[in-house]
Amino acid sequence: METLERKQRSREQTRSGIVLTAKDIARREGWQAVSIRKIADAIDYSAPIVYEYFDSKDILLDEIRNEGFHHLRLEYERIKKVYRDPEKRLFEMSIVQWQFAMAQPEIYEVMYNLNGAYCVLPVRDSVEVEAISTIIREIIFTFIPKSQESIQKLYFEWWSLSHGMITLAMMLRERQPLEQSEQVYRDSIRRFVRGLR
Amino acid sequence: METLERKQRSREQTRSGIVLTAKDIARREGWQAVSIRKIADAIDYSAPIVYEYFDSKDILLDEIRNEGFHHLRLEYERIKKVYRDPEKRLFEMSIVQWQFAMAQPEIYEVMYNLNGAYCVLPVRDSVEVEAISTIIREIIFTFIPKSQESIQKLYFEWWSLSHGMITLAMMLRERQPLEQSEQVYRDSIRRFVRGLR
DNA sequence: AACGGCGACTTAACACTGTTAACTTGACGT
DNA sequence: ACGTCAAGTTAACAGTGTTAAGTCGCCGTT
Repeated sequence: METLERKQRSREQTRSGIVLTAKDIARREGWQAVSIRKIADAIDYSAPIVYEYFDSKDILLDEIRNEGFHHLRLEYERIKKVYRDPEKRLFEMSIVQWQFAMAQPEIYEVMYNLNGAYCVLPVRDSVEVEAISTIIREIIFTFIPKSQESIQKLYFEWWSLSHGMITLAMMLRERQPLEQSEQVYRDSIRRFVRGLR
Repeated sequence: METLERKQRSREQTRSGIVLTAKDIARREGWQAVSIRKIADAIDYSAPIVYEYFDSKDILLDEIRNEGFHHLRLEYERIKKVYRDPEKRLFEMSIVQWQFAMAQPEIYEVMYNLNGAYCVLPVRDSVEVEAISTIIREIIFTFIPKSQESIQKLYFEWWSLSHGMITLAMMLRERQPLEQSEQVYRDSIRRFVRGLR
């Protein structure tokens, strides 16, 4: 049975090798350059092997995307433990979102189907997105206990503000330095959070 | 020389036929389904003919994108003539942007490289985008004559808010009705505009 | 009237893409 | 030594962007 375990482990390794390679190509050449054959070459296999781990390219992209949302969710939960003040919590979570997008733009791109990354599977029915949604809405609720509908609106506002600034900052980064965009981001988020009470 | 004029006109017609067909396929099947051969088939030509009008698919997409920005710019200039109050102007321009994105989502997608639309050519060095930027910044300036840098920041804020809400509203439209998103959009824009004075 | 050239257009090709069926190859148990 | 089975490969299909080469008919010249 050792052999089986060894086989299992190697399966896990090649699987994560596929994911790692996909992200690596995306980071260096953009998502449009990510192809099954290129991934297979990089992990020293032929293309059909990739299909033994992911039924389609779409499912591979979906996994990477969910990995991204999962990472974000863990960060949010960490912040929730560290800080008690809801204002501080929401602010720190916003900052984490910015930092994540700047540190791993290719992941952020696949999460939102940006710049050549295209995943047909809808984002909406993902447990990770749902979990993130719940965390943020709970925080908003803790310091404005309004109706569910109002909370949803405020969540939508927060998400839009953050996502809009992140995508435009990336798009305009040649013309407007990222540090300046980040400053505006921090100010805007702070103002939004203040406005909640 | 009539023949030449006639040829010219027919050239213009096939050219716009290409653009029209590309947008039509994008609207119905998404940008990922737009291919040169499919366009050529639709206008009853073979694929290489398309290359006599557009040197590459990228340049075709760039033209459609600029067409979108141009349309938006004309709308902004129209609004500028109709209203004198800067608050009203900025609000109406925001509404136009929303309506444009909802009426022609495929154009909005190619303008921002969204959902499978991917154009390598950078958006930034487009005269249309520059013109729009100038219009909005001028309006912001007319009722807060601050430094160029502050104006740029406020412009970035406005653009982010609008773009973020539009993209997320489209993304979440199955889960959150567009009418509700539009209401939040209007409220947020109104609040932003009010906050300017 | 025959010929040359030219412009409009098509076919064929190249190197890719995602995806699947069919095949090879080598190790293991009987 | 033989059959089985899993791991992995090759080959193929239909499609992509893009370009070179070829066809075909018209028009002016000799």
